[in-house]
This record gives sequence, C-alpha cells and structure tokens, in this order.
Amino acid sequence: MTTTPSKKETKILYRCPECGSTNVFQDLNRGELICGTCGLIIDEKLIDKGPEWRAFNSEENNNRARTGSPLSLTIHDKGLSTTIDWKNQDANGKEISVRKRAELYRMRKWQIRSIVYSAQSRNLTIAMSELERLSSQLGIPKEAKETAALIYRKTLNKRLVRGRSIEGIVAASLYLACRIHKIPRPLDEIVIQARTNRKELGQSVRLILKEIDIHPPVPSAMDYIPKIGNSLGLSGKTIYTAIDIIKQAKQKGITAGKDPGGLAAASIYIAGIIQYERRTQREIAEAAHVTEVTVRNRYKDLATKLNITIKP
DNA sequence: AAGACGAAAGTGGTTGA
DNA sequence: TCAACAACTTTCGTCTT
Repeated sequence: MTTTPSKKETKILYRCPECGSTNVFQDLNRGELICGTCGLIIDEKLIDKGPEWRAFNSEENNNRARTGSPLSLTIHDKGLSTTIDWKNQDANGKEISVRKRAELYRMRKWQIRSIVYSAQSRNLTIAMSELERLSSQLGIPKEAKETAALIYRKTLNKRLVRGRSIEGIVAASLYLACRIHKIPRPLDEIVIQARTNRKELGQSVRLILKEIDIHPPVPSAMDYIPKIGNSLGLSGKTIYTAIDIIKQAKQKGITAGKDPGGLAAASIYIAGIIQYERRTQREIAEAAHVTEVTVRNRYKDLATKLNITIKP
C-alpha cells in the first residue's frame, strides 16, 4: 500500500471572494476549495457527488465493482444450512469405507471454508456500511475512505477483528486513513460520531499500527491550521502567518511532545494579533478543541522561544 | 463586563523499573 | 504491574481593557 499523499488538485472555475482571483483549486485530498492566490479556504467538506468510478462497458463495470452485488444484511440461510458430521459413520451407524471417508473429508474442508468466507463477507458488508455512515458524517473525502476500507480489509484478513467490535475497528481504520492523507481528525472528534468509546478506539488504533504495515506520518500542527483558521473565518494571510510560525517552531525543535491542536491554536492566536485579525483565546480554543489555558501556555511558549513581541 | 492571566488540583496516557 | 512523570484540563480568583 502506498502512503505517499498524491497531490490531487484540480483547477476549477470559481472566483475567490477575498481577492477576486480565479486561481482557485479543489484539493480533493483535504476536501477543500482553496484560492491559489491568497490562500483563502473558500469551502471545506466538499462532497463528491458523482459515482466514485466510471465504467464504459459491462466488462469494466464487472471489474470495477469490487464488492460484488449489493449484499443484503440478512443471512441467506438463517443458520439452517446442512452440516456434515465429523463421525465416520453412516446414518445406520455403520463404518464408512476408506474411499468414502476421504471424500467426506474433502467435503467437510470445503464446507468450512465456505462458512469462513461468508462470515468474512458478511462482516465486510456491515463494516462498509458503517464506514460509509461515519465518513459521510465526518465529511471525509472518498480517498481517505478508500484507504480506510483497505486498512479494514487487512485487519480482517489478519483475523484481528475477532473479539472486537466492527465499529471500533472501522473507526480506527478511518482515523489512520485520515492521518495518512493529512486530513486531521482528532480521535475525540471521531469518538463523537463512532459507536465506540475513546478507550476502545485508542486500543484498536494501536493494534492496527502494530500488526499492519502502515506508517502514517505523525500529525503536524500545520495540518490543523487551515481547518481551524477557516472555521474562525480568518484570511489567507493570517493562515500563512500561522503556518510560518509553526515552521519556525519546528526548526527550533520546540514542537516535540506537544499537542498539535494546541500548537496550531497558539500560532493562529499570534498570527491573528500580527495581522490585526484578532480572535479571543476562547474562540480559538473552541475551534481547535483545546482549552483556553492550553492556548495560553502554548502561545507564551512560542512567543518567548521565537522572540515574537506582541504589541498591545 | 468581557477577556486575559496564572495558580492549584485533577485526569488519562506513557515510561521505566 | 505499579509508581513517577509530563502534558493537558478544570476551576477559580485576580488583573486589564
């Protein structure tokens, strides 16, 4: 699986309300509409309304429909299917010949395999509908959703879902997929929508990280800034300033071990003051899902360590 | 009156013996 | 497995605009 975020930006016909430029891009990785001139995020949580793939003939259609026909959630045999007994006796209690025994052995083997197969596809059906629900509720673009589906399939193949809730693993897959695609969604934000609790989600995330070969980048404060800045209605200039502050902080190595959300909030606070676009600590804290105190502590930290003087 | 600030106590997660 | 620990939160009183 590839973890390199593909730079998928499409230029579209749209005029930026901030600077009037038509240099507007659609960043499908993040699901955002961005002005290429001033950096304003015009819209986020874009929804791809078209079908997720196109087919020009029936053969392609078959090849691309990777989940097969839509499965009904009901179990086709309702648990009433034939079972083959393990006893080597016929209905009258007589011993079965060696040749028949070998045949029976093969039949049992395939029957069990088919049961495992249907159990897995049933699991996948439930999981995918849960994934669909979760990602649409969190406004997650389809690329991250696809990645999440892939991660989920891997965990399913490794039998990691056994004894755990499907919902928990789905949420964990989605969380990791978001990190891979650099669309920050903190655990807590997912917990609100997911049918799990914080503890289980955290455990599942760690389990997948350990067992599956994926290496999502450590979430950076920079990834949070556009989202927070946009929800506060800040201009592209301020957002750039905030990103710049984080870059400086990174160079000085003072970002390690700190909550990226808090750092992002602090840099936005400082950027707001510098660019005369001030927001109160409370507003920023709310948008960044941290407390005022954290904003305060981080911003004090950043200001002293980067020698930024804040004008009163 | 709202916002900013800081101290103190509490919380959940990580680390190292 | 448990205690120490760092980062963050909650709460609350005080100062500033």
